[in-house]
Amino acid sequence: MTQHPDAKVFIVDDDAGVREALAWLLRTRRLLSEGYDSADAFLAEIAGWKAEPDVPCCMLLDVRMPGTSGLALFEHLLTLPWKSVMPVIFLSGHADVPTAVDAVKRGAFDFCEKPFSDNALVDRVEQALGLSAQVQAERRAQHSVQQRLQSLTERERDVMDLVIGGLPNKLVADRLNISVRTVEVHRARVFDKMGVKSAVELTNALRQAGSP
Amino acid sequence: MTQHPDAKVFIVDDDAGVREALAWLLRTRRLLSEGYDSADAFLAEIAGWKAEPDVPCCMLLDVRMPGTSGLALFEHLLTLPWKSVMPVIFLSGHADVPTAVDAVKRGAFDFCEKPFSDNALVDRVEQALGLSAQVQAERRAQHSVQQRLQSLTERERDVMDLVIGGLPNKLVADRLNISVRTVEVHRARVFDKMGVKSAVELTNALRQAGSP
DNA sequence: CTCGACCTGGCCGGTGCTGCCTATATCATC
DNA sequence: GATGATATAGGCAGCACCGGCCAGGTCGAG
Repeated sequence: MTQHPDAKVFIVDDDAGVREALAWLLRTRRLLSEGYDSADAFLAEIAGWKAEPDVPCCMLLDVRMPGTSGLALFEHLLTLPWKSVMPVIFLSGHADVPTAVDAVKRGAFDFCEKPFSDNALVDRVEQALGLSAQVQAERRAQHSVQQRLQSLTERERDVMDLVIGGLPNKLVADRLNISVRTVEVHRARVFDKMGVKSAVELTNALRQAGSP
Repeated sequence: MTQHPDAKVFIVDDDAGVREALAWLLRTRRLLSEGYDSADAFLAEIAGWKAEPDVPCCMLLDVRMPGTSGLALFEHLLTLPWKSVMPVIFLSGHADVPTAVDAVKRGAFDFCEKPFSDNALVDRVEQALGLSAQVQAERRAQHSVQQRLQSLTERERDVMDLVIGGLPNKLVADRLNISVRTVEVHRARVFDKMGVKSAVELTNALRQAGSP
């Protein structure tokens, strides 16, 4: 049984038999799936999405398909901001080494050759879903910090950038050619908006939100 | 011309002809190389090293060799603390997709099939050397911070841990059941030994040294 | 034109941090 | 037993920081 009850697996393959076999296989592990007969069909689907997926998900993607190839679809996914939320497992009947190596180097989660072991494949799917869940958790944590950051005014951000560099208010004031008192005002607003009480807490909050 | 004049490429291949051809190719780009006719020969070489490499380096590694295979050597390298200083480019005449995919997923820099384009290979070598140089720079930066950390006494570390958590001296004192004055003493020593002037600088120094 | 958002900055009292002095106690080492 | 490292802690002067109070300025939206 999976640890991700609401997870979803997207199957993109032009062969209906393959899609059904994979869907059946995933159902035996209580995994939801959705089939698409082409890369474009999947692209049409995500075009309708208003936000990035909020449940763990991954993709089983055939390399060779009529029309847009699996590799091309993968390339397109890489341009999306939530690319790492959707790990891609390539499926291929007769791939060459350079293609597979290139896909993995670009971040594909795995590259499986047909015929593959059912158990091994579903294990990989569940690992991919685990990674997806982890990435989503990180993105959610980053989201609140990101929103707080966007609520800062331009000047407040200027001050914050220098403060998290470790400069005392005096030097921040010199650097921005304003008075210490004004720096203190901005600094206090930044702490307030970011929900912290000290410069150290601020740097910690920014660090764990992926700014480095 | 490479940007890494002292870089070194380690060639591990049982075929003397291949080693010479690669060495010649690298010389045309002014790259130093060293050949080994087996994985064990290379292992014997690094067994004599007193420290990790201090110049950018990478490895061109044949997958199939008599005795210890290239893959096994790669596995062994992964156990070394400086593994990422030595990017590995696999060379293979007739590899299967799973082998190549697995190698890349485990962190191999590339996996090239023979016959390969000379230019493409040397380009990859130079990219690998660039990565190696970058990793070495990071490790050197971490090294000084690590040494400074080790110069701290136990108590100083206790105080530091709480200070970088953003606690004011008062609360640190409460947490450790000592007086504020003593916390201030330890705190000052920590700043001095770590070469910083404020808690923010300290957290920044620790962050960029890979402690997260 | 008024209103709100934003940037600016002076004053003042309170709190926190720093540096420099001093001192005691422990513990290991020579 | 002397020496040095370490942890403990008080006093004091000085600087840094905080927050509340005030007030002036610009600029765009209504």
